[in-house]
Amino acid sequence: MTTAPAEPPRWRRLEPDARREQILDCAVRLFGERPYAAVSTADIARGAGVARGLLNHYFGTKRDLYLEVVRTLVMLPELDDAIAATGPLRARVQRSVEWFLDVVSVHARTFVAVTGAEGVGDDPEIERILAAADDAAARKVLETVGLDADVDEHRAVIRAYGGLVKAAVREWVRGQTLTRSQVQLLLSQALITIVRDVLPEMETADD
Amino acid sequence: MTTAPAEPPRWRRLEPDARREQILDCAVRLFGERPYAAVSTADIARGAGVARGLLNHYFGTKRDLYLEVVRTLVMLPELDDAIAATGPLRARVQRSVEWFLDVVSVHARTFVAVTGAEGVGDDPEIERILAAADDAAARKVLETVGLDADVDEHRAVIRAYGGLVKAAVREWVRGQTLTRSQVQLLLSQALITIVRDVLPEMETADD
DNA sequence: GGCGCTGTTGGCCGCACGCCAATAACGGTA
DNA sequence: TACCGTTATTGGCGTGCGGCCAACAGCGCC
Repeated sequence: MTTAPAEPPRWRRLEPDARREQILDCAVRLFGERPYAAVSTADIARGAGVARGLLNHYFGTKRDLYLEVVRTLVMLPELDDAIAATGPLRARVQRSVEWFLDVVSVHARTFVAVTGAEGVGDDPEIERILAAADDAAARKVLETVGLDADVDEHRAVIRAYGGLVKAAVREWVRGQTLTRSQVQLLLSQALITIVRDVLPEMETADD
Repeated sequence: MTTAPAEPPRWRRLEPDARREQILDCAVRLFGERPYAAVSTADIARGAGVARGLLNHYFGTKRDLYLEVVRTLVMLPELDDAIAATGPLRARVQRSVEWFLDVVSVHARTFVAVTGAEGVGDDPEIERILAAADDAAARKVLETVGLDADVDEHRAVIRAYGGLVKAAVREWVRGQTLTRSQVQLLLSQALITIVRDVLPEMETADD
């Protein structure tokens, strides 16, 4: 008997990890360009070329997938050791700010999207993720300027400084209202002031 | 003929403005305590004691109502004239920071909710509203410290400073990781540095 | 070449939202 | 006081999205 013309399989079977990452990549792209509500799970599934139900299988709910995306996006590369704490304060600060702006300028759009405020309604889960990322960044900054990263109040101040960093980068990347070197100036001066004039006074300012 | 026992009306008819505000109040409350997606129009309608369809009648879509809420929340009371630009820089700065923290501490939770980052996905509409509010705040700050509020780059720097302010307030209100006086110290020092060391150098740092 | 494991599909179900015609509260008028 | 027009308000319908699950099929193994 003649064998029927071999039809190629309608879809390929992938390793769970591979499929998972494929979906995640597509989700990162879409959530990066549109707000949460404007991205449907159908969009993501279509973009990844899979059935909608598969998203639930791998990530649970749409929100869970979203959280995974945020986790992925807030990762910053390791601080280069060349920036290590050597030389006078001003030089160290300027080098690390410069390094940071280099890093950011690569993922500029994505970075701005992640740190952007969507508005009212603080989601505790998202909050936690961003807070963790901010805290990690704060530790790096404190190490760079040669301070103990285990003092809670110091990290809190530097996390607040992170708010300045994000807002300044937004002005630079988004609106072109500040140039890179103006941002550099602002962030350096602010950090120097914090290290020299604010952190030493922390215990004095009641507790 | 005997009149039937007068039944009280099943609902009262209100002036459009009154009804509108009533719904808006309820929406502000709910959006303040839960993220956007976790608040259904049914919740808001039930909270306000009206039919769900009335929300659409007054505000259009759920998103439109949400935008109205954001607009409402980002309004800051007028800067008290008593803070006007008198006395040395340090004193003016400290007074205005103090005034600001007083104002914020009243609506603390709401303020934090509004300025909170929901995460990925920048909504251009929301972005615009928050940007406008930030810019207005920047103008007030510049006036308080006695500078021209019409210099674009200066306002951009102060808007970035606003990022520091919000983050610092979050540390104070949310996590109790900083005390009010520590926040006061941080914000005052930072603003003084900006006014003294950053703004004058803005044109120098290329353009 | 059959057989089982499991990655993948497709469709069902419930829910939330936008829309619209019908309804009823309230002020004015005779 | 009884009626009437205006319009604020309701209630239900249609649509689209997201979670779930049972059946299906790609792929490795005996």
